[in-house]
Amino acid sequence: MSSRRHEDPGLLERMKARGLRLTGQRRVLADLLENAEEHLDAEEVFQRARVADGAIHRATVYRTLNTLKKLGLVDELDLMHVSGERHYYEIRPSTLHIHLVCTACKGVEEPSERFWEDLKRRVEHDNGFRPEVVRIEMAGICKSCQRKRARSTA
Amino acid sequence: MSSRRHEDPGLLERMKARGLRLTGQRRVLADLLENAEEHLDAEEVFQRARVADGAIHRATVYRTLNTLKKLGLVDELDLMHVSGERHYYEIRPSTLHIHLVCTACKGVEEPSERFWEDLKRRVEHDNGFRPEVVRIEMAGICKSCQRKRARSTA
DNA sequence: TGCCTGTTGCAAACGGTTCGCAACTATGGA
DNA sequence: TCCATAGTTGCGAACCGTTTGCAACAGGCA
Repeated sequence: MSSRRHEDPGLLERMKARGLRLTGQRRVLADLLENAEEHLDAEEVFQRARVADGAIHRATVYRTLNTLKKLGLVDELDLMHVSGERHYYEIRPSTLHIHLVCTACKGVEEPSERFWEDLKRRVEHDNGFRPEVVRIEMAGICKSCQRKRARSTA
Repeated sequence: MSSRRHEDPGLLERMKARGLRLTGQRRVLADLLENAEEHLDAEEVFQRARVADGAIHRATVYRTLNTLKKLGLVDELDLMHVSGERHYYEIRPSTLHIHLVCTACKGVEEPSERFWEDLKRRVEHDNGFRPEVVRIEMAGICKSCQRKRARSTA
């Protein structure tokens, strides 16, 4: 989730660059989103934020997530509803989201960017469409669950 | 949206095959979903259903959409929030959704299946992940809007 | 035809999200 | 460093799309 290079600006810097005030609450939220090791929904973001700032209000979380979403710094995802109706938030490292969601173990993989480069070229060539932001979600069976199944039916 | 072949069963047949009762309300909804020429959100589905059956209740629409979603006969999409927060419903012709959403004209294209065949092979080979259901959403600029822009800056 | 169970209409309840407002505070300039 | 100002926050009520409980109704099968 947090795969930023050493050089590129963190979420907080990007927020500042967009003219947002860096309040304590926003520092907490930016830090939390940037270091989340899994996809969080709004309520989870709120719960985690409260650990760092017991007084932070739910409305602040919603407002900030919306602000970030509007600025394109964060994306809202549903991961194909594999785990119910929840909506998840994640920082947008570039313009790319590729999620492979395993319907067996509910795990989420995020493959490399090479993938996307080819795909982009292809769409541009075949369809004349110039993609800027992409979201690819695939639900299926991951490698290790395939192995597990193979073993159990052997 | 409604790209069924002459042979494969329509939504109504698939509903029956899953053991659902074919009530008047469900016929209306199935017909409507199958023949929708654009993506509809729950409220739009309700409004259209009322044209055919003035007495149909909103709750019935929600219940039916949920039932169909659980059976995998219909999918819920957000089209990357290009047009706000609405969630759209569409019948699932197979296991595939590919949408190219133009951020300029808000148009939605759905490219061919060949696309997906290659992609699937590739993911399976490179990542060991076996995809079953796929959703690809790309936001960008469509061919005709690109032309329009080229003209206006010429 | 008649039973059985799934489905519907209705209206109230629900719950996540938003909103209005007063208090607060990050930020830039004096 | 201090101030002015405009962006943010906390609070709680309101909002609104969605769900639910229940009694009436109606498909589907014998």
